[in-house]
Amino acid sequence: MEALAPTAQRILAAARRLLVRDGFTALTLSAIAEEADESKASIGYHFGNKDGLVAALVDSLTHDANRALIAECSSLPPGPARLQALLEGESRIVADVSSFQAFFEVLPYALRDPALRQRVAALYDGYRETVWRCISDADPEMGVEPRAFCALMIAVVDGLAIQYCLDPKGADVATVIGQWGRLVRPAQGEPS
Amino acid sequence: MEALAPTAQRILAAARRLLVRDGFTALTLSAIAEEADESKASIGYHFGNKDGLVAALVDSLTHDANRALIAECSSLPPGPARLQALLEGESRIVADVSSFQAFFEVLPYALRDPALRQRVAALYDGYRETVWRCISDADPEMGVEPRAFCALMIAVVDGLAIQYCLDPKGADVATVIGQWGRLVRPAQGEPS
DNA sequence: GTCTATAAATTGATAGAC
DNA sequence: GTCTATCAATTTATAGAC
Repeated sequence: MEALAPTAQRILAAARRLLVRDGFTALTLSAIAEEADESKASIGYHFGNKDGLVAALVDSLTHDANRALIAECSSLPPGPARLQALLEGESRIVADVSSFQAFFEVLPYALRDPALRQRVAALYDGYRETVWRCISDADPEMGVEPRAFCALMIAVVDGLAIQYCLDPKGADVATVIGQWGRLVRPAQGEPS
Repeated sequence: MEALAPTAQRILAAARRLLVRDGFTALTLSAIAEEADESKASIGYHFGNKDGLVAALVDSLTHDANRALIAECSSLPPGPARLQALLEGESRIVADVSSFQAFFEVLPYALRDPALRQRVAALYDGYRETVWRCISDADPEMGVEPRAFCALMIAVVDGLAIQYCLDPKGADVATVIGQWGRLVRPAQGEPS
């Protein structure tokens, strides 16, 4: 990612700004070239074609999201306090509208391209492991049930983000996460 | 919706098939006209322009989704059995990949258009009320806490659908919903 | 209401100079 | 590596006959 040529990085950053601001359909070679202050031909040179650029863009977006989540909770000592920190981190992530908008903008494209879908699926595996590390004190293999629990944890974040993007004022994220925490906390003693 | 002219209905149905099969970018006037066996000019006549068609398409998609959810649970008597039916219905909804793909295909577009976003947000209000009717025996006003609970219920479905679309074999929907049910059931006595 | 024909703009891609 | 210039293909939209 950071191994890219400086020009390629500028192009990628411009594409990302464009995606957040104007959506996937606005992601044309002309628009990207203008936003990046480079030529259209440069895009072809660095990424092969448009699909190559989009693939790199998806990678960049999803990688950043994962890194943010990891940073959010892995810096705290294990235990109930860490779970609390995880919940608060989730609240913040849900409220980061522009990041989620970019993700939702790119999701249908990723679902349709087999290679991209696999990469994003692998990323979600990473999410689940991150959550697992936030929850379990030890670091054993993640069984079927814990895996399902982590999937649930992430589903709440993504699903709530949809409702929050649709209506930031109507979706009471703090209250919802609060309820979610009350449901989850007692179940943490016996993570069956 | 059903007040549309027959030709307009055919065009809309064709657009929907096209969206599910080939994605939003494949939704061109030429492709729609061919799929619907009508002329491109007809689309302009019935929907004004492409944006008008997309708006009608979003309405059609979201309306159907809501109706499916209502039918799923409102036909059962209230009580714990109804909650169980709701959970099973949610499992089925998550596993309906093509419907969710169409929804995710259209979501970024709906988030960007203020009028559309408002309409989809209103639809989610309807979802929450539907879930509330499935849960509460009586039919009082829905307070802040119940509203948050219903939001959580729906978030689980949407978020789990993302993981299931990404990797149908890796996402163990039954196990996740099972855990979700175990978390939710005890909390149903005191729906604070 | 529905069509054919066409306008006008934009798209992704690349050849070739530097 | 980067650019200008240009390509064929496709896009949305509409004029005008029926």
